[in-house]
Amino acid sequence: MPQKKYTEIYRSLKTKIENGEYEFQEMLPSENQLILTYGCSRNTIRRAISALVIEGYVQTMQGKGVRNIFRPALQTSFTIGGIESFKESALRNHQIPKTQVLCFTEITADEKIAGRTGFPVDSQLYYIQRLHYLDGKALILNHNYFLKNIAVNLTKEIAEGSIYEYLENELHISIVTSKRVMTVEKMTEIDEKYLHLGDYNCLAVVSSQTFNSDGVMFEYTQSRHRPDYFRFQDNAVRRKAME
Amino acid sequence: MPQKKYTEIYRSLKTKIENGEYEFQEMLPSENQLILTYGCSRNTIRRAISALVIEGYVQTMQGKGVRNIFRPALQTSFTIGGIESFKESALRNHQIPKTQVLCFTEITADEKIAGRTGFPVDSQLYYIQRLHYLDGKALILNHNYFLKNIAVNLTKEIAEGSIYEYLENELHISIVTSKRVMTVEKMTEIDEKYLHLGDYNCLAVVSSQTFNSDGVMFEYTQSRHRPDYFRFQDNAVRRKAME
DNA sequence: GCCGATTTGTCCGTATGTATC
DNA sequence: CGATACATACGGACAAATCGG
Repeated sequence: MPQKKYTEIYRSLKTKIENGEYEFQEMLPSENQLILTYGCSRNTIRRAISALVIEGYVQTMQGKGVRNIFRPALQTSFTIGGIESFKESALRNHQIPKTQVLCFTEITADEKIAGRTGFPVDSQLYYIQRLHYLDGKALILNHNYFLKNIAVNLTKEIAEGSIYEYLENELHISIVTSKRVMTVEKMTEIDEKYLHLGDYNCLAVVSSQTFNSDGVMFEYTQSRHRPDYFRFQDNAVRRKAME
Repeated sequence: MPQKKYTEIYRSLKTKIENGEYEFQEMLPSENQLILTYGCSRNTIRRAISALVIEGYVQTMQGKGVRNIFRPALQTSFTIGGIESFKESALRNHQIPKTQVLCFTEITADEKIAGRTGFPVDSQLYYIQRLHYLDGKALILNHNYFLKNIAVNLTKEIAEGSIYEYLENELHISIVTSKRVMTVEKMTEIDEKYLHLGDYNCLAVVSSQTFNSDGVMFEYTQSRHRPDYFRFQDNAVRRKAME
């Protein structure tokens, strides 16, 4: 199966930028030149470039051109706008991941849980507590809630590996959208027990709701991060046009 | 000057969704129907819809359609991927903003400052400390660094209002890209003095580098947020195609 | 299980507008 | 002013996924 054309071009330009084939602040070839280089239409080029804009690699300017603003030091740490499992992001950063399952139970959502997670009352759920290690350090404490009738036959053994791999490869569930909220919260007894917080008395919390391709929210997860290792990156673009 | 067509359609659909004209999980009209409704080409419709996808309002599925996944409770709080001044975001959330300038000086970047901010050594900078209030509560302590030769003639009076308004409307600097990093840090004496942190001993820190249309990084800002009022939202989309 | 209709996804070519040099 | 560059918009073609008969 052939790659999508705009993905190929996107990747080609991306690696060129990462390999320093364009200087910081240097202009990329114009759209018309890229059309000749890649043998495609202007729309396809523009689509590849706009993906690079979103990732903070380049900057476009009407009448001028497209400028490389990639800085290796900044870009390495974290993805934006993408969904990534713990295992995936660990491997990408060349770190050794380990996961310990603290608790694996089945519960029914009461009003309190429903209000916090967004599941309807009386939903049948798996509730899993997991501790994630990176290079031997306990960094993230995860509270996962999965809809039982979608994430069927989840087991403790699966949870010790990658739940996402199981959902995608075994159950063929495609994960489509995820809404995340980041906050800072005071530590609880459980946090203190498993994460070594040192002097800190609070931690970074990422709560997320995940939807499958049928539009059903099937996962709610709260990730509690050791603050000294938490780092989240984002590239913003000012859009006069949109607002 | 007329609005851009895809912006009009985007806004029209957005307000319809926010006003509940489509149920949660309901399908929007198909692209072909929207073409008739708005009298435009398919590309234009698709562009408006993809903006809604990015904001987590809808979900598209090949062969099926476009589904409304907007939840009022979640969406209200914060923007993603956009650049917004403190004043703008306060007004959007119907809150009364106030800004107090704690310190307004001119400095030259030594190695320490250069390393932290990303400016070259010996850059001539404005350094400004500002305290932002919302509804009378001190919530954010900002450390701003601006390149003097770009943000020319900045004054304490301007800093008490909106620096961004001055840059855009008076100096006609267009702000294009901004790279942000979120972390959690221990509080300092200054934080403790001006923000009422209660039991918390740390806060949410957003560091950002801002670029103008010439590709020059002219601003570095560190925003230190009171943790109990900090909330950052993000909508992620899993893209098999892109990676 | 197959076929056709519908719907979104990809790609192309062209024309016009607008900003920069 | 003209040439170049990106931005917007149109229309058409085909692919891929979904759904109903």
